[in-house]
Amino acid sequence: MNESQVIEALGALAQETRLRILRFLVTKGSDGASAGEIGEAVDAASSRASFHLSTLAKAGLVTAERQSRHIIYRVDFDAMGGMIGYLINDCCKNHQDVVACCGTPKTC
Amino acid sequence: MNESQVIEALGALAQETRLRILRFLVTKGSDGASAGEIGEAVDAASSRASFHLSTLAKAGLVTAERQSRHIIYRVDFDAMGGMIGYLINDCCKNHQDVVACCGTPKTC
DNA sequence: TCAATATCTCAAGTATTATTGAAATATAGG
DNA sequence: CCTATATTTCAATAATACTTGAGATATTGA
Repeated sequence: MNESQVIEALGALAQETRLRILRFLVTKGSDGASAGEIGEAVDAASSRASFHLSTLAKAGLVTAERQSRHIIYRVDFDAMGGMIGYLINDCCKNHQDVVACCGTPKTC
Repeated sequence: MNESQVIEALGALAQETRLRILRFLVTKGSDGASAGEIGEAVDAASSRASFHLSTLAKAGLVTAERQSRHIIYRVDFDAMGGMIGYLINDCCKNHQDVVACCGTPKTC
C-alpha cells in the first residue's frame, strides 16, 4: 500500500456514515450485507448509502459482489490491515507506544 | 478515544501535507521540530504549514510547545496509538487479518 | 414482455476544506 | 524602544465532499 492509497483509505473512514458502515460490515464478517440492509442499519437513504459504499469500495476497504438482485458488500480485512500496518510500520516506525495499542485484549 | 475523536484524527491524516508532517515529526521523536523547520521539510509556505499543524494539533495527534521564538511540535504517540487501537480493537474487533499487520517486523 | 425490486447515477444546492498572500501577534536582542 | 525573526490569523478564492430527490439501470419472476 502506497501513500496515496493510504490517504484515500483514511479519507474514506473519516466520515461518520462510512465508519458506521464499516463497523456494521465487520459484524457481518464473510457473509457481508446487501446495500439495502446496510442503508437501513446506518439509517441512510439508498442513494446516500450507495454513494458512501462506492467511496469505501473505491478506497479498497470493501468489496462488492452481485448476487442476483442484491449487491453484497464485505469488509476487505487485508486492506484494513494494510492501511493500519502502514500507519504503524511506515509512518510511526513501530514506535513502542503505538505498537502497544495493537491486538487483543484492548490496551488503549 | 470516542468515535468523533477518531473521525477527526482520521480526517487530519487523510491529507498529503499533513501525513508528511507526521512522518517527519516521527523521525524527530521527542526532540520535535519548529513550525519553520517542518514547513521547509514538507515544502509548504509558513501559513500553510501553520494551518495544517493546527489541524493536527486540534485532532490531538501533535502537541505544541513554545520555546522562545519557536513553537516546537511533536507527535503524540499515545494519540496515534489510541486512534490505531480504536480501528483494530473496536472497529475491526481484533480480526486476525488486521492484527497480523501490527508490530515489528513489517508484515503487510 | 411487464411489473416489481434493488441499486446506481446524476444534477443541484449546501457545506467543508485547502491554498495564497497580506497583515497581525509574540518573542528576543541590540 | 526598535528591528528582525517566528508563527498565526484573516479574507478571498478554489476545490472537494455531502445530501437529497428524481430518474436510470439491472435482475428476477409472472
